[in-house]
Amino acid sequence: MTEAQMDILRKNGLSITEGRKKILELFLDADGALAHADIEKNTDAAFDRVTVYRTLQTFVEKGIIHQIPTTDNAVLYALCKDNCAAGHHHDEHVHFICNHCHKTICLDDVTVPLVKLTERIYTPANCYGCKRYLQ
Amino acid sequence: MTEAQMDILRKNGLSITEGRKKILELFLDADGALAHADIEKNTDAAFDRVTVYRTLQTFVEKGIIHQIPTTDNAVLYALCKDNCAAGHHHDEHVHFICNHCHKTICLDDVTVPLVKLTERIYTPANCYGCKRYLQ
DNA sequence: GAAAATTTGCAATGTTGTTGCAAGTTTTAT
DNA sequence: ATAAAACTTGCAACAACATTGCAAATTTTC
Repeated sequence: MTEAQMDILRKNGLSITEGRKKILELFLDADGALAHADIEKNTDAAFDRVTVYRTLQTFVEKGIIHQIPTTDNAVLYALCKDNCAAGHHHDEHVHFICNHCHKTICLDDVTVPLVKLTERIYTPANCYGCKRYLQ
Repeated sequence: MTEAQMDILRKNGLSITEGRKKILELFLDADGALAHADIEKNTDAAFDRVTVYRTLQTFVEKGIIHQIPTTDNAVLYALCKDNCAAGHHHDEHVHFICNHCHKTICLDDVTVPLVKLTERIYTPANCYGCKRYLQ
């Protein structure tokens, strides 16, 4: 792991530990998104399952990686392309999932079109039933 | 439940049972998407948890409902707008999630833009590593 | 209305994710 | 360089969610 890569951890105020270095490296080397299980497989059980969960959680909070929901009950994780500010992800892109191998790839340039308001949606943020909560 | 609604089950080659009628009715009445937990709540535990799982699975297979992934590891389900052929969903639309109440609504008219081929994607169906599996 | 086919419920089991706390590691400050 | 403070990890226990096999019950077919 290079100094530049460790800086990703430093800049986010994270201690540099073996686990975080290894897991960040996996993401930097990965072509697609990774599941918790992929990470366990690729670390030869060097780290506790709980540590992997907590590391992923921390990386998400810091904006280093983002979550990708799937229909098969296994959230995937992938590097944020730009440096997402802590707690302020801006990764409104689309994900491609291969029909054959199910590899999941961020299509950072493909974003979701703007949404037209309907009687069910009040703004791009709240549904009609909730409009009273808007300021 | 009307005859027309029961026809949805008949047309899909499903036996008409109390559980299926009740769960289908819930979807027909629902404004947004439903989670497994929502269904259990709204049936007063009249059906076994396993039955609910199996009914949802059957409905997905038959194209009556489709799955909506979420980042909090709780797959949601919603009615397919058009009659999706069994095993051939055509629900490539976007889902709106309310910031406040988290109600999830299908935006059937908002679809994802076409994907440009890149060195990682071979067709809209397979990734580059898998192109050898294409016919 | 009886036989065949399908569906359900129960019990057991598997998988995935979370929490508290003591021990270990990293960072900070001297 | 080193000790104290801050943070991270692993373990064990637990909780939530999901799946499977099989016998009993229901639905459909004839």
